[in-house]
Amino acid sequence: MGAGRMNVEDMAKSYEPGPIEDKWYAKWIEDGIFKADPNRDKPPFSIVIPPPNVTGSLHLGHALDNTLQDILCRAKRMLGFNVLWMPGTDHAGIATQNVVERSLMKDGVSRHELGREAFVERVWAWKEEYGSRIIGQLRKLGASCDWDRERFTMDGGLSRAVRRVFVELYNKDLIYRGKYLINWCPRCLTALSDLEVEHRELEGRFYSVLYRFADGGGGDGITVVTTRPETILGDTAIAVHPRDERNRHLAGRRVSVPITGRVIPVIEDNMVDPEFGTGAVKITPAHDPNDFLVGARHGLESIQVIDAHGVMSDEAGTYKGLDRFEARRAITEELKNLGALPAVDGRKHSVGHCYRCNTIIEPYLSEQWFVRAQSLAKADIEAVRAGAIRFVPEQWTQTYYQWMENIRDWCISRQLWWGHRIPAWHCADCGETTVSLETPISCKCGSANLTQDEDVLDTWFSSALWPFSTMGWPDDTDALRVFYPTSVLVTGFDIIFFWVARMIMMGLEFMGREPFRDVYIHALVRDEHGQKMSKSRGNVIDPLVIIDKYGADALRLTLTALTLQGRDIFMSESRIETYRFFLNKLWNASRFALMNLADAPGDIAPPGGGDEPHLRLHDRWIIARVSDVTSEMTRLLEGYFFGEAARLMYDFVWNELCDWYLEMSKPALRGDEGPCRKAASQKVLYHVFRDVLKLLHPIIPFVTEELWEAFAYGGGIIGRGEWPVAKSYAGAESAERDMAFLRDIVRAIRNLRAEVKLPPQKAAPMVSLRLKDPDKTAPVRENCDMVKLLAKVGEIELSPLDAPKPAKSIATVTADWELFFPVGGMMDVGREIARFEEEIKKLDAEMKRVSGKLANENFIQRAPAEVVEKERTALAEGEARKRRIEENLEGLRRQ
RNA sequence: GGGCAAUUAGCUCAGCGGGAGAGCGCCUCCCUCACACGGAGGAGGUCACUGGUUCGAAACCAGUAUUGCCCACCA
Repeated sequence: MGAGRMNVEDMAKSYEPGPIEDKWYAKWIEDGIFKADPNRDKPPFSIVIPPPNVTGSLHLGHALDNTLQDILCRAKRMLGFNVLWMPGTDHAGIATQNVVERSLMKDGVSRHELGREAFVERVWAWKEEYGSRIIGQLRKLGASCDWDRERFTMDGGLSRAVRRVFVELYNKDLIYRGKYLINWCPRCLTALSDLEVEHRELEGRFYSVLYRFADGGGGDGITVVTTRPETILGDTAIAVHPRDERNRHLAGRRVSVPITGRVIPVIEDNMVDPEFGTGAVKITPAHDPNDFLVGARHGLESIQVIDAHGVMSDEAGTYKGLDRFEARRAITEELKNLGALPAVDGRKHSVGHCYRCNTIIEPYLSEQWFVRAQSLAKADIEAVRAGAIRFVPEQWTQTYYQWMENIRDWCISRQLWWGHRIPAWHCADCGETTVSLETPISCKCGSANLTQDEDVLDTWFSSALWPFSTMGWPDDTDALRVFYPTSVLVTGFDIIFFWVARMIMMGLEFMGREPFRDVYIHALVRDEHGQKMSKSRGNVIDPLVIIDKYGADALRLTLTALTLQGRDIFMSESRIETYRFFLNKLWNASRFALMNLADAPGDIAPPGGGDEPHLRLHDRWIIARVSDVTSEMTRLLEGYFFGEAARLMYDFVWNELCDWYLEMSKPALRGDEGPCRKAASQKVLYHVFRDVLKLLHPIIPFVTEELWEAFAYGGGIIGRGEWPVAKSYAGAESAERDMAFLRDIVRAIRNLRAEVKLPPQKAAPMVSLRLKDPDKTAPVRENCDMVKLLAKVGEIELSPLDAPKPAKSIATVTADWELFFPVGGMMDVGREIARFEEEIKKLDAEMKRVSGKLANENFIQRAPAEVVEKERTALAEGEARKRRIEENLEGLRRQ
């Protein structure tokens, strides 16, 4: 009896993921199959997870990203690799601080009332309570991370790495501090890097402002154009281009700023575009990045008229205390009254917004820390150019180069409380700054009057170290030796610059090796209309809801199947349904197999292949196909063709295994063909399912695990089982060819049957199958076999092969064979005549095309011989076919 | 301003030099003892446009148009 195999009566009629998923996940953890061991004697394969924010909740982007990583890890484990998938979370500076601040606000407390130390404690407490939520959600998805190694970007080891990197970069003069104009968020009250600013096209205004001459020379004044009239309070010059014929004569003159009356010079600078506007531009060094540079070149004064909160400062005179946008309206009004506002034009321009809170960014003059990026970027470009790092899909390489080649210094200091405090101490006595691994006791000057820099580091600074900091760096660990560089990084294109580029930067600098060989960039998950999912749009699909409803496997399979290289994924619940149905199909096909294995022995030797006795064509065919699919699947996963891999399995299982093999094996399994055929069929069934479940396991681990157990394949858990081996055999090719032929015949019969409305099952049509060319003998034996098979599966009743051609019949041609279908009075003669006439018309057109082609000498000469041959055969067959149709037509007309 | 991608059936997309494919949707028939979360059949397309390369182009090249995305110190 089917030793250990599950009784089909115990299996639900349709697949219910319910408790199955939790059960298996717990079992996998218990058995420790996700654990990596550096001492294992197997080739290493490693991935570091893109650490989700501790504040995060699993969204579809995570679900996709981690499903793909999980597929790779599970497949590699089965392929015999020593797999490390390193998990963890990111402290997410601003995001987390904002979340905790908001929760404080509910109690009516601000972080300032609480004080820095107490606030940071609150964040840690919050992290303890909620920080593992996303980890739990990743487990629900089935992520096979080595959880014992879970890290957090602010844990002890990683903080040590961060400090070490900062100090070393500082000592190499790759980190510096200075007062510059940076991107400032007036709501978060912190500096932001260029990347953290999101530019959006907004409908804005161009204000033309008249600056009257104040030097007694001739003329009225100079008109300049600005989008930000409120900044004129901080103007310290007007600039023109030195070679601008129109305006050059203005250089050296003096004008007075409207409202303030401040007298400022007209200077020359190359930065001015003589073609733009009036060719003259106002210079506000404290409030515009370009103007800041001009100011520095010309030694201009910087007057800060807007403060950190985006409110007009003391320098703004009567406007002091007004919000920057209120001030804009008020100042515009006053300019108008002064007659200094000749024109206001509407115009689109792009405005920077904070990527965390969407507040409009204010360029702000302040003291910040920077990483000198240009010198580091050279090695980063080289590493990709030399092939040490490869982007998949390749198109991202271009994006990467472009950014790296134009890289600017990275502002790494944030005026936040949550994050890695900058390891720099300022001396109150001499003003010197000491940067050090350990907290210094005294300054170089001997003073003990030291205070640590208030700022923390950009979150992405610690993320940049993730591939090696998580493995124990700066210590020399086994993990680093075995698993660094990691094999592949899987992430979305939205963080190529934020994260991928900076990991490359830090990895090369501190490890001397690239952090990963391949970078697989996947697309964004959007809603079914291609819209970005967002809470405000209300189109968010919550993966956890999906998992509850359909199971993690359905979600994983859907995301995987929709992942085409480089394309965005449009997701909707109805799409998930398609793939859920597949799981059910697999489930029921397995039930069918198990049902038919009930009386088979427990351990079944694998079928031999072509020469195995008692195998029929379809048996040999499915064995060959499993082998093909195995090598194809292996190749696809190797090349990160996830969508293709998922669809390969989907199509194979459904359209080949279920629709053809299982159907055709029914007579033998029923015992209609005797005990030998039954045993042989059971053997094939058993081994086909074994390989299919293995191949599917990386994508849909839960259901395959459950079925693996039901089949009692043994050898432990499927995740540990070996990947199937593609094994072809002599005759595999002909089995596939013959099967294709057989399928054509069956389709032809069904087609006819549907046309004459012969109800299925009620009566099988009488047909005869005859070799077109009686001299040809080669496939006869095989095809007799096939015809018997057809009869067995109830498609046809046979008339003797040598029976005379029925008087009134339809002839359908397939390869070397003709199929005769005696129609009796079963069809609508008029309709059939029309159909034949239509067909002849089509044939004529086709033959005209082909014969035209064959008459073309160029074609004959230059096209490959087999192509020409193919066309010749097509022509000959077409003619023969036409003749036959005409014959039949003749017969029909006589009726 | 620079760059990247896309444009093929009603919808979502494969195909990337030898005469158009899938899934969903639609129509017809069938609750056949694995599965109606199923089975069988069918209808439906100038492959965005214009040139070029080629014996041959949906595919390669150039340009145009439309859409989406990224980058940029567009006062």
